[in-house]
Amino acid sequence: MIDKLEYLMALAREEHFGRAADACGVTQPTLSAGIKQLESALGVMLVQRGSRFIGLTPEGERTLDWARRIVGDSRALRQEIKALKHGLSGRLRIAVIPTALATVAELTTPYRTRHPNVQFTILSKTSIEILELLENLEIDAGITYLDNEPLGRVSAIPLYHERYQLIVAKDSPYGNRTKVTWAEVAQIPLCLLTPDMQNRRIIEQQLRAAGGDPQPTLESNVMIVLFSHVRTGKWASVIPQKVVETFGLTDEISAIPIGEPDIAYTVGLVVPEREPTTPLIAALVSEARRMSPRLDS
Amino acid sequence: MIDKLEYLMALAREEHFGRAADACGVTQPTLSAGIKQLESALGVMLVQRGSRFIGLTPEGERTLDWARRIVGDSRALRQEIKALKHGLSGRLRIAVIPTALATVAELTTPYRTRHPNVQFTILSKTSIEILELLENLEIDAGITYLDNEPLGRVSAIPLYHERYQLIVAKDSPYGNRTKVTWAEVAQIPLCLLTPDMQNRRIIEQQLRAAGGDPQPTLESNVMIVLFSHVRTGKWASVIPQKVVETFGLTDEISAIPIGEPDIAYTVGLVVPEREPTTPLIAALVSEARRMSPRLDS
DNA sequence: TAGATCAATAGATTTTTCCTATCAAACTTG
DNA sequence: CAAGTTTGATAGGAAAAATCTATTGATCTA
Repeated sequence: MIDKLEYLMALAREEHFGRAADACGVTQPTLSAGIKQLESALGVMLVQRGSRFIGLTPEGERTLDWARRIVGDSRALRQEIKALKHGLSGRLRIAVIPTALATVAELTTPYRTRHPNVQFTILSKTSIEILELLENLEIDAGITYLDNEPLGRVSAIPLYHERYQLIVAKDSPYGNRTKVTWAEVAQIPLCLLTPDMQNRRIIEQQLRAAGGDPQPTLESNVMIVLFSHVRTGKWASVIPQKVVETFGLTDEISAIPIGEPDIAYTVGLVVPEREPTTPLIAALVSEARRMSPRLDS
Repeated sequence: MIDKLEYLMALAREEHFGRAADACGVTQPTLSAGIKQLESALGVMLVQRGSRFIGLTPEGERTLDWARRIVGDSRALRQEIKALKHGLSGRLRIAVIPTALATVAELTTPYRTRHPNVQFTILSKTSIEILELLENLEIDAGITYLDNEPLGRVSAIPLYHERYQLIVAKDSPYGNRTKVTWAEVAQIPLCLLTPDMQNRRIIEQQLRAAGGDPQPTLESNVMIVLFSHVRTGKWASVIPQKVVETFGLTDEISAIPIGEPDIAYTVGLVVPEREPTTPLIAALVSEARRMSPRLDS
């Protein structure tokens, strides 16, 4: 029955019988039959029937909710038993917001020394996508903002506070300042992340609050693009301190803390709320707790 | 796979392949094969093999833990869908400590007016048994003491405080008192519950603390036996107020509150910790919450 | 030592699963 | 608007599995 529940999850995710079947490694008729079987076992329609996929029925949505739990638990069972036999091994899938990508290594590196047989998949995703992937059990953990937008049914462990710096050429108007205000930053044409990124929304919010009307000269969904531009000295950007530290600056570039107000959003690890959780995730959480006391940077 | 997990649960409960198979409605070879299949799916031995059942391996115990969750969730799924279709129906299995049996009606009666299609099974069990049955998903809820012995992984809703009364003949030495102390009660030969009952342990504890050495003249595992004896006027007992209220007293019998110390153990509803829970249990919990504000009696 | 108990195994049968091929309906597009 | 495409359902058959009865071998008990 559990595999039928996986069919339902795939169908809800792909919104297409054929693709869902592919994702599950079965043929379309097999998946159709599986769903039908689930429906007859529960005695209700789960999928709105039409010539093509329309959506799940309300009963289907509730079933989906339980399916995620049951499938998640059954995977956790398998993983825990495997860990008891062979020690921690397997693949940990983590999705991360772009501004936090540079910090993942602080988590994965000590993890790996403790558990050398664990492999990692790190994906760059928006905060919205991270929560969706987490819900669908497509990732094991996410790193995202904790206190800005609602998280849903997850456990969160704070990792650090994100602080913002203006990155400009030394010989530009603000190049020699030791501190700038958001109002001042609002006057500068900036390179920013795309609007689907929460970081962009945070920064725009600050700039607007300071009376600006952000019109970014360049936007991208990856930090490396922003950074490679500001590095030329011909562009400016607002970039989290952690990212600046990782990339490093040339002599011609200044990184100036932005104050008034001195904002700091918490970035943290989010994992599915499950008690107990899988061993891979449990180890990640305890790694995160080891890291989080250093909440200054 | 879920049915195989049920096999494991039955085996752990019955400690016998044949009986476990019976309980699952399959033959012994089927259950044996199911367990074996689970073992090969997980890649570990789950059962200590010998000429007869010895026990589960450590991996088997962990698997059993997950099995309870997964099976519980899958039953909850079925029940929730059924409730969406037909309204609340089915059977609610509740196990209750003897001293609380008289109060169950306060919970079931309003429940039934709200949900007439729900049927009830009420079992008299010890507090220990209640927790075991709850863990094994053999009952849906229990009513037991909340604050005396550890409960395990359950949610608890307090229902009322149990207060104790000395029941004696009006013409006996203490018959006309309005209050007695535990020290005084310790001097009287009593009818009490059997030692496997937590109520007996509670009362013995109080009597010992007051310097007594309880030697009950009569013991039973059901309250009705105690009560029918004290009702003759020839015996004495310590009985919770709720029970006395339910049975009612004759004119020749006194019910005297026991003070110094004025003890009151909390009795409450316990249900498996599951979020969300099944609709039948959710309705029971909200009924219990409605009842619990009246925590005086 | 004989009998009883218990779980594993063998063999047979039924049931289920899952594939390929095809169909019918509903969109898309030229 | 007609032809082609997409999409999910259906049919039929082969393979896999589940599960039963009967039996065995090992261990415990009297």
